[in-house]
Amino acid sequence: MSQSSHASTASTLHEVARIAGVSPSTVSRILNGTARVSDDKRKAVEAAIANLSYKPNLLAQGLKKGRAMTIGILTQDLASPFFTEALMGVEAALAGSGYAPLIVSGHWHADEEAERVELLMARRVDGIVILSGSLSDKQIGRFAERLPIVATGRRIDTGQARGIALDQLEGARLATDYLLELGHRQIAFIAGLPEHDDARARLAGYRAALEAAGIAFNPALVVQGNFQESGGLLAVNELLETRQRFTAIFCANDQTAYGARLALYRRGIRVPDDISIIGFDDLPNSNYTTPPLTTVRQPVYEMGKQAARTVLQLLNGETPTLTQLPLELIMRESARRIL
Amino acid sequence: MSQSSHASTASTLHEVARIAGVSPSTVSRILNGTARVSDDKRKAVEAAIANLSYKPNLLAQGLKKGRAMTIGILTQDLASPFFTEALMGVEAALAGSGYAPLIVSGHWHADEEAERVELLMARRVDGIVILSGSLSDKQIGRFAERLPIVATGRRIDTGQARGIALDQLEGARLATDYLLELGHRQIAFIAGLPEHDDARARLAGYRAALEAAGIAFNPALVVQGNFQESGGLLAVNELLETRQRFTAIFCANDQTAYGARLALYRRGIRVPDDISIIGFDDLPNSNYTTPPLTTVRQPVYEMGKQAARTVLQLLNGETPTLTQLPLELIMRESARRIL
DNA sequence: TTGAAAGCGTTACCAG
DNA sequence: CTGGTAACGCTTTCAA
Repeated sequence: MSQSSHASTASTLHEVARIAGVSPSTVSRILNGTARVSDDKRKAVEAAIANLSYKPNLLAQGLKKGRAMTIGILTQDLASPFFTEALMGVEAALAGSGYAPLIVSGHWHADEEAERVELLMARRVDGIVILSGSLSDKQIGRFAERLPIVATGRRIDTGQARGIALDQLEGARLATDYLLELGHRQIAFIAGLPEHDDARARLAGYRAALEAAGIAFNPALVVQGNFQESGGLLAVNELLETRQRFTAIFCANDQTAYGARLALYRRGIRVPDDISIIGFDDLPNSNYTTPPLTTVRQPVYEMGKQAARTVLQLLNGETPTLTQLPLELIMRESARRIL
Repeated sequence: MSQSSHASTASTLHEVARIAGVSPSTVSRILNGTARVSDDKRKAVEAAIANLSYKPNLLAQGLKKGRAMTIGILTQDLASPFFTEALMGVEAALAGSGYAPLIVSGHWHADEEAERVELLMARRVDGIVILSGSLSDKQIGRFAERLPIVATGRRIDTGQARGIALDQLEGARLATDYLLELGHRQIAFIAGLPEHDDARARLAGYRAALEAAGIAFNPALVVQGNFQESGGLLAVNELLETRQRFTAIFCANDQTAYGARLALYRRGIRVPDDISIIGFDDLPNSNYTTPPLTTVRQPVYEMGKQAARTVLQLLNGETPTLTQLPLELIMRESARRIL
């Protein structure tokens, strides 16, 4: 196209060999520790490597070995703290393994997700971690015919595919039970997007807890959110306008809770004095809201870590050991006993 | 090592050629649109590609072409909303360019950062975006001898290296001036980590604004934070314990402001009625704190976008057009006129 | 212990 | 318009 003042080209294994006065094979052997080499040659090679500051071309290596030493990560939303935390876990699990993460995002759109996975495979990643998303189990299964895949938020266990699911229903029950224990009887629920399995499971947990406590489910207390702050804000406004009576709000996730809390603040309704709020996720921020948010902690970091570790195990032909990660109620200050 | 039930191996260009009854060269030409091919052969090849669901091996392609179609991104902290937003900008700029981002993180540690950059180069990325960090301009310059690099938070413009810096001092002045306008005279400042250029520039901006307004700088009103919520919390406690009088707090970043706000909440001090708070960054969350946080918006998304776009331009041998991105005061509800 | 040579999956040059 | 061939940088037999 146009000529750019181009980079000083990187040194190759051949040059190292030439300078050290040995064959390329020998250099390769030293690099990979794949056979014994006499001390003098080793010295010469190491010197050459140092002063050329030679670094093997990972592309060539990957092509030759058939392994690119890369794990593909399909995330949905780089901006969401939830995914971000999972990513950190993945990063931690991969650290020191020799595998580098290749992160792409699918934006919750099945077509885009599939395309991204194809891209990862075209780059010959060795395994893939899928963080939630809208791909069907069937599609994932098909991809897993080619390489190991671990997907979160799913229960699969076929061939080279594994799923790591957290018990959302149980988490929602935990939250609702706690509110019940505190004496609340009219508990509103701001739901997540119904197309998300997680959202439906949380709603189910809320209902289950209510029923177990012998409280009739009141549909007017359930209002649709969108897993975002904006949805929480709107939902509370709606709740207030329809003049429902309630003393607590259970939000389908923390972001929703932030929005709900702001809506209450706008009307001068105090938390937790007038109304209790409880969230779901335990985002890092929830420790610093006013008041700090009582919520259900999802071990997202650990989940990411386990997912990546599992891919690594699959890659080594080991049998992965998947342990169920528990959700946990984090009691802070946004919910309190009803007087 | 151990034998795993291995993946069905991917199809190659040769197989496509064989099935379509043409030579590999022809397939390659069709794939790359690099020469005219007769319609019947094209049809045959396309059919073969479709039913093998063939995808070119990007490793081989990269090796051959010398371009891996990858842009390396060095970030510092995957969990920080600040970096996350920049990443989104990068992602947006890269979308549709054919280049994929390869994200690694350096955790604010120069050695680790350098190592990561080496890793990126070993993978033969075509260009690199460095989001802040502790690398010296000199080091970056050296790296840039090999490939185009755009770094944020720096002013460099040598060879293949470019810097994109936001005017931190100006931003801090904006915030301080605003507080001054609102009638505040005793303005505390919670500083960032002194080893960050940005932190020092913001402190300088604060002092400059004070001086311009003829207000003596009071060192007792400046307390050290750490750019995290915890630092803000501690800093406010310290301020309160030393019994300094102040009516407003300017925090070196939004996270600090969140912590500061919580410290105030804990003591029953109202914001903004008793004390005004102003932050720096405008993180997504700042729209949903109680009260919503008045802050200085850094166009981080745009910065990431511009950084990636610039790398692309450098790669094409175009002359990048860098425009200075302005900081902007976002007036929300955490600061108000003093009575 | 060492080197030569073949090949990983592509692309690009050169004939035809 | 098309096919053969060499080469990208590396690893891995196979001989020596």
